[in-house]
Amino acid sequence: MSLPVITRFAPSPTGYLHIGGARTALFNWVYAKRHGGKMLLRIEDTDRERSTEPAIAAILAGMTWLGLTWDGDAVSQYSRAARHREVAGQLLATGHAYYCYCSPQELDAMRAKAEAEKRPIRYDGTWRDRDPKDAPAGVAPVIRFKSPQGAETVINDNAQGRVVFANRDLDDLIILRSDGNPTYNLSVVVDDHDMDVTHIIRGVDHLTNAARQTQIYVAMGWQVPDMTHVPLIHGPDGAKLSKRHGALGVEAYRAMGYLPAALRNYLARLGWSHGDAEIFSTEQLVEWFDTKDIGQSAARFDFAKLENLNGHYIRHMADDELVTALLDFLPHAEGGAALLAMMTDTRRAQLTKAMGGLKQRAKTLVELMQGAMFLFAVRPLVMDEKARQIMADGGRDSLQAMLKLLEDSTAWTAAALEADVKAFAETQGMKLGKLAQPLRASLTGTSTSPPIFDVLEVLGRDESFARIKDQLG
RNA sequence: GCGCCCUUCGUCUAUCGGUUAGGACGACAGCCUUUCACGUUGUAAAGACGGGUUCGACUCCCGUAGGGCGCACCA
Repeated sequence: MSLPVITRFAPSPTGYLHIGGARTALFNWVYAKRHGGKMLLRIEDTDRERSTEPAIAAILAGMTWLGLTWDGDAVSQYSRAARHREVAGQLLATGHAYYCYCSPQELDAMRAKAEAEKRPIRYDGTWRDRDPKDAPAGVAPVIRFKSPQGAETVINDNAQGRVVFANRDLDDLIILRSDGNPTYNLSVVVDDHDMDVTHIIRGVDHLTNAARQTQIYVAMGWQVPDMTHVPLIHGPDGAKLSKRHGALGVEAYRAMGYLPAALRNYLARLGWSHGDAEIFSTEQLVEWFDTKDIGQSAARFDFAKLENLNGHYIRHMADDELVTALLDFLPHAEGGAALLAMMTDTRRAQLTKAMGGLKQRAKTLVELMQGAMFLFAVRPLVMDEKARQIMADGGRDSLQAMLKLLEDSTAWTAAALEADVKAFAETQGMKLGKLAQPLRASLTGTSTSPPIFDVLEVLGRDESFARIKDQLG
């Protein structure tokens, strides 16, 4: 009976897709999926000064990486300017708008005066009821919306509840600039209406706009869409997202080694909840999502939790899938290109084999990459400090003896090697860990690397031993 | 300054008048263990403040404080 659900994500291409925008896109996407509807994508590029092509590309790429697909082609809002002008004309014709001949300078003065007198900063309605015949010559007018006076404008918001604005607090906003281009609030209403958008999900920073837009819908006799205003995401320090953390584009999260699925899961839990559910698939999210379960207070972005979640997703991914994910990640990682250049079928096989041990100790793809460095290590290796220490302490013989044992061993599995070496360590009166650790560190050069036996088995013992021998001289 | 919104462990949150206020991350401690991890067990940790309403408030109302958003010929 009800209309098919149509949501939209409408970013302005003045920068990358930041984390708040990504969550808004996620919610719109999930909501559409939940109701078997569509999510449209509209690029709000009416600000010709600040909109850029690279920004559009970054937004599309970010959404694609996150797996948030949109229906149909992305719509350029600017391309619809003629229709916006048409509607402005209708508003003019029906008495819901009027020409205003105030110059920008006059408006600045008006604002400054209001501020000085500590009055609300609003347009004073100078031209609201003035006869256009009084218009000063040579001034290109703007068109202002005639905001209804008296009474109030009510927003029934799924997340924010019933929000009431006194109409006197909403002044006559400009809907068409003096150069004939439409402004945001007009364009949004016209586009959402024309695109048959049924549900608007966006940040609370648009709440006041929602009131102004509602007035335009009413003036045009159009149905006001269902609205949900999502609380904002703050940086770890509680203030707004700064450049150092939250304000990063999603591509930065990609470069930090986060998985799209983990980021989706994390983002969903910021401002939305489903009982005690913490870790859930996107399918479950789609099944559970309801705008009524969105909270009202802003959330801080917590990298520690994202990292934990990401580690969980890495650990639970199949080895071959993880290898694919890692390979896809490499081009976006610092130093990743070099590794990619060294990739061979042999190394790929080794990588897959090592994945079981590697993924247990990696929280991000960056750490996974670092853990796999031993596969790319080139001689001469740098001797680990602990190994040096053990040798200095007189443990040199033990290390060499262990090496001999490994060479002589007929055991070919990590478990068998382990058993042999364990027995050996006891005869030496040394703790196995004390021997194994420096060997591993010398081989891998990292602290997040897998156990020595995994390393030996993956590399093939001959090669490993040769490397270790180089080190022990 | 004006308008709107928000306020439960350090962080994300559950609770929809009656709970020992629950979970997760993080922290700390124990166990597991050849290292690092993983896993596992446990501990500490919260209703901003002040008034109401009510037999009973985290939950409803008012105020205070703090925070956020908006107030462009930006979106």
